[in-house]
Amino acid sequence: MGLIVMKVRMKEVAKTAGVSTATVSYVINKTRFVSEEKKQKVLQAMEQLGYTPNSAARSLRSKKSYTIGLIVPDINNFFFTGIIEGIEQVVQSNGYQLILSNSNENFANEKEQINRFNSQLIDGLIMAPTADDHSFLCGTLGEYPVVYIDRKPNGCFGESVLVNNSEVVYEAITYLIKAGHEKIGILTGIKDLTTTRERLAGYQKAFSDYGLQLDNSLIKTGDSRYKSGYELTKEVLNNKDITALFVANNLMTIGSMEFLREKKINLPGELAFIGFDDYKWSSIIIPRLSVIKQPTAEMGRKAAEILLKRIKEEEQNNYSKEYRLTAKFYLRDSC
Amino acid sequence: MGLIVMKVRMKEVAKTAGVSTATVSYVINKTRFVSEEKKQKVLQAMEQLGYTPNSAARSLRSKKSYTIGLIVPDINNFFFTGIIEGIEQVVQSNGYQLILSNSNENFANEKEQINRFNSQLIDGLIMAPTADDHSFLCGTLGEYPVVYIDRKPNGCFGESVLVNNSEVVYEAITYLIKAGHEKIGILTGIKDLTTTRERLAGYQKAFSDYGLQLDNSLIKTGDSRYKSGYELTKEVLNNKDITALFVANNLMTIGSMEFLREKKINLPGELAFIGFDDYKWSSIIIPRLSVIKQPTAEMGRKAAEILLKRIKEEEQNNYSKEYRLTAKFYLRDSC
DNA sequence: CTGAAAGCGCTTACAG
DNA sequence: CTGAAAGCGCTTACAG
Repeated sequence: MGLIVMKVRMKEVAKTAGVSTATVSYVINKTRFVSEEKKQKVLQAMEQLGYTPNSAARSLRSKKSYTIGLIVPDINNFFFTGIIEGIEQVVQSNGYQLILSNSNENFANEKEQINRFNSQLIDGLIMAPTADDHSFLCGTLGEYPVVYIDRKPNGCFGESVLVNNSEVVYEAITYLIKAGHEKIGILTGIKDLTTTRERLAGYQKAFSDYGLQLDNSLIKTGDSRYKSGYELTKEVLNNKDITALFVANNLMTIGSMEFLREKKINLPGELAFIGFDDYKWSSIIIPRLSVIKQPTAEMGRKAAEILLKRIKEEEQNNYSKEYRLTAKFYLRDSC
Repeated sequence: MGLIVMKVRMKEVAKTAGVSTATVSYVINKTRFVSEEKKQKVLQAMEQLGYTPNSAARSLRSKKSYTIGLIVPDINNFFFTGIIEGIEQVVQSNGYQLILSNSNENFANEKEQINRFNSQLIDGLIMAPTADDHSFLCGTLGEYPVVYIDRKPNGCFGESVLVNNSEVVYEAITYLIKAGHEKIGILTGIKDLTTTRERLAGYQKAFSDYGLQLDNSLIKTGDSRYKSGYELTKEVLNNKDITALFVANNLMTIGSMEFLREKKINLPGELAFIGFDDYKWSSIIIPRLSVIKQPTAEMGRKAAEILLKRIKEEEQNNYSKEYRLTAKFYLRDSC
């Protein structure tokens, strides 16, 4: 206390152990054979002096930071925290650090953060890109590998970990159609996201496959936030005599439910309802919500594994590849 | 594409601009006066060459990483993501990066992460410590400032951003008592957390102030997870004829509600209920939940501001100070 | 007002 | 099997 302790350097460790700094480094990194005797001396000296390597020096010299960047559009969205949990697990157990950034679904924030990352700060990047044009990334790419998660960027290649959006929505809508519904409203998230396009495609395909007429006025596009779920539900219910509603985004699902609750609309009696993404609360509301559930932690793990593999192999980041994990339709009591 | 682009270094920028690297550095960091003419030349050269500084080199030399560490016990808990959002805002707008780590409420994980941080990786740390003995930190402290959030560590000093736990719980319990309840169950989180102790103290003080007999069998200690909320609710309801229940932790609130829903227990008719922490879903369940709401984003912002101030002032981290923000009791329909 | 140069603490080719 | 030493790319005291 009060005493300012000088940080111990590798030089001191080497001196105490009676070896060169090279040997200390090789012991720490296990990058060259070191005799058992010297190894023990080094380990003991490190222990005794309380040595911790300086990561800035290591990064500068080795050109590796053992840090990966992550950009998500909304840290308060439980879908993304599920993903983060999965990423964290893999990153941690491989000795990497995770730098988190929240783009807030804003392209300018996202670009700014990428610029900050472009300074040998990270060895690789995982991101869920905003809906804007990302072709600018193609140029920057190659500095470090990038893996996209949840959504693909518009205008650029790379590996991505996605979900079978179109198929699972097709399944849910088909369920509604088979239950006799023909007027089925759909509330989507942000217009230009690949997730939005794919989920909408699943909806449209179900209509077409079952010979039903598509009514574009039953398709409402929101901004992926709570409030637009509320507003669009009001809109679609006021103007249309739909018998079923599908909400293709999680926060909008909550907003939508808020409106339905306020108006005391009985589910599934007056309206069959299917939401998106699952959290523990979806089983404590009445009725228990039928939802499409994505394997969030698994998505995160997969993305992190791919990225670390890329980093280790030092492959060129010049091809596209999609990994599609399986989202599932959970039939509960709201439809 | 295919072409591997050599990273541009400060040396090239200096050469292009016709100045020394020192001048380039001073322009970038605004740490010394540079004539307008040279400044423009430098900025233009940087732009032209697409220069981004190497952060490892900068960190090594300046002994600042412009990075702060954050350790939370559960990334999937919306209370902590609210905090993270606040921290993120402040950190971003001050040009710092945020390294996130999930301790998973596990002391060993936490210690391991702190060790990784102890390598000149971070300039400061914000953490919500686990319930274990943290006196080991006192020794390490001084390397970088630490701000605790939500909870105080057991056995060590420092600044902390907390909430008026005891007072706000006192207010909620008092409300129940005034409404005529005398048998009020309480479900708490992990035993040795300061939050648990303080919330329990508020409960006990209300009983004592209103001359009610404390029944320790109505106090159940959980592990802050969903499942223990479910189990303890079952336990307390099976053995006791309580008329009101207070759950002092957010995930346990959901677990508790799950049990109540299963048993079709009518709120507030058969049981008055108050939960902890608020999220959008608490207003879509029936009845709308009465809860204690913490100012999560504000807590995060406050902690980040304190930490950055500390980092800039290079003060010694050798005093304790508590900031208590105000949590509020939201009376809705469940009690 | 600006530059030459030392040096932060590592890793790693080179040499033996 | 191991060491001496160069050098990663910056920042910053020193000097003028």
